[in-house]
Amino acid sequence: MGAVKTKRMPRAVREQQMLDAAVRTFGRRGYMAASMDEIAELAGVSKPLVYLYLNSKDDLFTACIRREAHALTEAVRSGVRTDQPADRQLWDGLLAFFTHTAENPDGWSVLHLQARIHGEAFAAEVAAMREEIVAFVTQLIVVAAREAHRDPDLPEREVAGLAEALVGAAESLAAWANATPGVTARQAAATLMNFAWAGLGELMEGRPWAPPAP
Amino acid sequence: MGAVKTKRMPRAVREQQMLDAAVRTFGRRGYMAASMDEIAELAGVSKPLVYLYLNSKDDLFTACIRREAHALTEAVRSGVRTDQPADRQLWDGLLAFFTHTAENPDGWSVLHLQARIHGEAFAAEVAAMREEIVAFVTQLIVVAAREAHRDPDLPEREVAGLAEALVGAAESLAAWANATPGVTARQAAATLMNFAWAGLGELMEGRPWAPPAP
Amino acid sequence: MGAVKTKRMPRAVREQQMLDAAVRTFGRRGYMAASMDEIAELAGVSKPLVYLYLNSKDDLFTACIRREAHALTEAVRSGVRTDQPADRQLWDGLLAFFTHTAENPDGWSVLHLQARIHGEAFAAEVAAMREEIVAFVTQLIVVAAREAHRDPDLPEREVAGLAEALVGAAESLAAWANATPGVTARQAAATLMNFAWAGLGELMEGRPWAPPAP
Amino acid sequence: MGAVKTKRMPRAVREQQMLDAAVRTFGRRGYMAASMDEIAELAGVSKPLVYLYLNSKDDLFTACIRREAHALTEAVRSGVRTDQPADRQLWDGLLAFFTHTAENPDGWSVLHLQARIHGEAFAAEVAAMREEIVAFVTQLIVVAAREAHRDPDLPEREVAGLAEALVGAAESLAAWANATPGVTARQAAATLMNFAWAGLGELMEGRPWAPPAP
DNA sequence: CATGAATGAGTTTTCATTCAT
DNA sequence: CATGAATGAAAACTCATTCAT
Repeated sequence: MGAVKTKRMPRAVREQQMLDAAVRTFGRRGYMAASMDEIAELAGVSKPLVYLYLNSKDDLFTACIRREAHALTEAVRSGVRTDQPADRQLWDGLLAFFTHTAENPDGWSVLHLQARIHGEAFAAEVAAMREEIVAFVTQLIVVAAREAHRDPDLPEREVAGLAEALVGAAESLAAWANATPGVTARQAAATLMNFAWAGLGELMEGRPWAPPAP
Repeated sequence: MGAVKTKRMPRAVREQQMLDAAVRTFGRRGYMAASMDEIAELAGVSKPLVYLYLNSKDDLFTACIRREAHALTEAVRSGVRTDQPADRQLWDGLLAFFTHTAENPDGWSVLHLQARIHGEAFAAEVAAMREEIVAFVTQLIVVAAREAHRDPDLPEREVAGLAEALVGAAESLAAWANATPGVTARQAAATLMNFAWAGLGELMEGRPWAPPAP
Repeated sequence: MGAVKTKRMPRAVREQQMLDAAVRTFGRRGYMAASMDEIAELAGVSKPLVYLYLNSKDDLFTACIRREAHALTEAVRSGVRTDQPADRQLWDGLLAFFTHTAENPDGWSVLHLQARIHGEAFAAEVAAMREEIVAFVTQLIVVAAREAHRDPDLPEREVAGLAEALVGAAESLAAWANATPGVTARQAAATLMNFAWAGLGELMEGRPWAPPAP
Repeated sequence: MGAVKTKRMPRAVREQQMLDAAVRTFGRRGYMAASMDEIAELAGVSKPLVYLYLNSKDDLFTACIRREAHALTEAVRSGVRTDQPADRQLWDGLLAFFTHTAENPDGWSVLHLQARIHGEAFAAEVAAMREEIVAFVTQLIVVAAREAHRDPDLPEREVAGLAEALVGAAESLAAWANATPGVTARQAAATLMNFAWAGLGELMEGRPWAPPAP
């Protein structure tokens, strides 16, 4: 006689189900093409409940970005041990990064593709996370320079550019690895490590490539 | 004093105006959020005329992608002289690339961000252009290895990964340079050149960075 | 005294209201000239609700055709008793037909005029109903021939043509009766019955077919 | 050096070309679905010229109706000789009618299907033609009654109904004959003549009306 | 006369969002 | 809490119609 339908679940659990559904939908369809109807159905709840808990499509998207950004930084952070030498830290961080993005392609799509193209507000959320990672890499570069017994005389903007390039390369490689069958997180990390570390190494030793006169 | 509404223009001119408006709108709002109304208004024409000339939102977007992709590859191509050594070619190409993307941020947004996430058809248009560039870079790496008197014995996937990382880093740096006031195309190119060339140089000399045992 | 906006009705009721409005609008304006706006307003609901329940203009039109076709065949079917002689069956059928079309002029317009000229799919829906009626009439003609102790040696195409003419005459008379004030369903049925059963020739000779007492 | 393009044709000729194109387009697509673009292109002229000569879509449609109605009545009129007996006149008229509608299916579609469902004004144009034909048939019935030495004591409305039924049957049979391969105008006329003149009753008794030798 | 250029007004359709129960 | 009922606002797209040349 009793319908088996509604398992009364605590709010926190329901919210996670909704976010799971939202991340998946936003990641695959894109922000605009994702409909609240689809998200609610995928989450197994009614639409008004989504609004009750998450308030609006914007807020829901923001919540997705925050959760996924937190999960990604947490994955990288917990993959790195700060008592290690700089190259080992970079390697561990890259490995954790590529592993996490490979395991959460929808979340990565939300962060890398969707969030950046739908208004300043969303982009800012991601930018915050990105800056955290760039700061981490920047510091690694400085430490590496010190470890190489070099004066940290690299100009600040130069270091920032290098970190930016490294993170950008990582992001592109993550997309490439996700899309290319047979490329593992480990291989992607090794490729980038080769590219980056050896290049930086040259720099550290004082032989930067010199651009020709304009 | 200035004519507010310039009327009765030849079709070719109007089409370019429409494409200008469309690139700007698509680049800033994204494909889905861009409305044909807004594009038409920005172009200074009525919606029906946009449809008469460009046929549909899809076709309009495709036309934007084609025009911008052509302009970008043309800019890079005409900036490079193939009778130069590999490092010079890469430098010239990067400079042309960063210069063009800095001068056409909306076009770059269309190619880099928007076109990739709205259906296979659009992504394919961009992928064709990107592959052209990746192939160019890949070949440069091989030539550089030869110029360095090294056997071109780098495994193919390794080279592909390196080229991908380089192009990805360039793409990210372009966005960074566009978003960071005071960073010139020349500086972005120099940063990446340092990063890439020195790193590859190390590789060429046979001392790649070795990942630790898992 | 009358509620102007009756709200929150169960779906089944609302759907019938929408179909009522749609039949009326399609019947009077035609399929293409009928706008979903007008239908929604006439039904007293918003357009999105019409789409939520009926899906599209096509589907809405199909639903109208089905409902009206079903209602008409049901009216004729329940007006005829198959244990009666052929002439009585024809009379009863015609009476039911003219009565129903007189009471539902818009539905009749949808079936007779609109549905036939807007694509194979719609026409097929009506053709199915029409063929059912033509088959019924065809069979009546054959039975009548047998009852008159005649060999049923009329060639098949001849009978098909006769049935077609009879049904066509009925359809036209229905429109005529609807458009001519003072013509009752009974009169229309009697006219056609005379025409069909006795023939003009018989009429001339003074032996018209006489309808049974009501 | 001179373009062969524009043959200066007299206005009357151009107008007929436009009407030809319009009848064909209206007949096949329907009034609303027919676009002025398509008509102009089919006529081989520019759209503004259509407006210059025919003024508007409404007026163009009205002109089509008038031309086709005139052609049809003229065909019937010239097929009948009023010095013949009534049955011969009816036969000749039916034959002319079925022949003309078979040879001008688009025109017949305009009159029979399209004009009736797009507003009172158009329907009235057709109604005028139809009444002319109904009047002709009505008179034939009266004459036939007289020829049969019967008092013309049929009530007026009865006669009107009979004529209406006869015309309606003819219209339906025309559509049926157009849609059924292998049915000739002559066969359609014979079927209706049998039906109308002899009646089903007569048929049953074995004395069908016989068409005169061609 | 003839036409390429141009548009106002409307069409179907979708979606985020809100109540009443 | 949970949900079926309901909508305002806007999107893509079309078409009859008009000028300037």
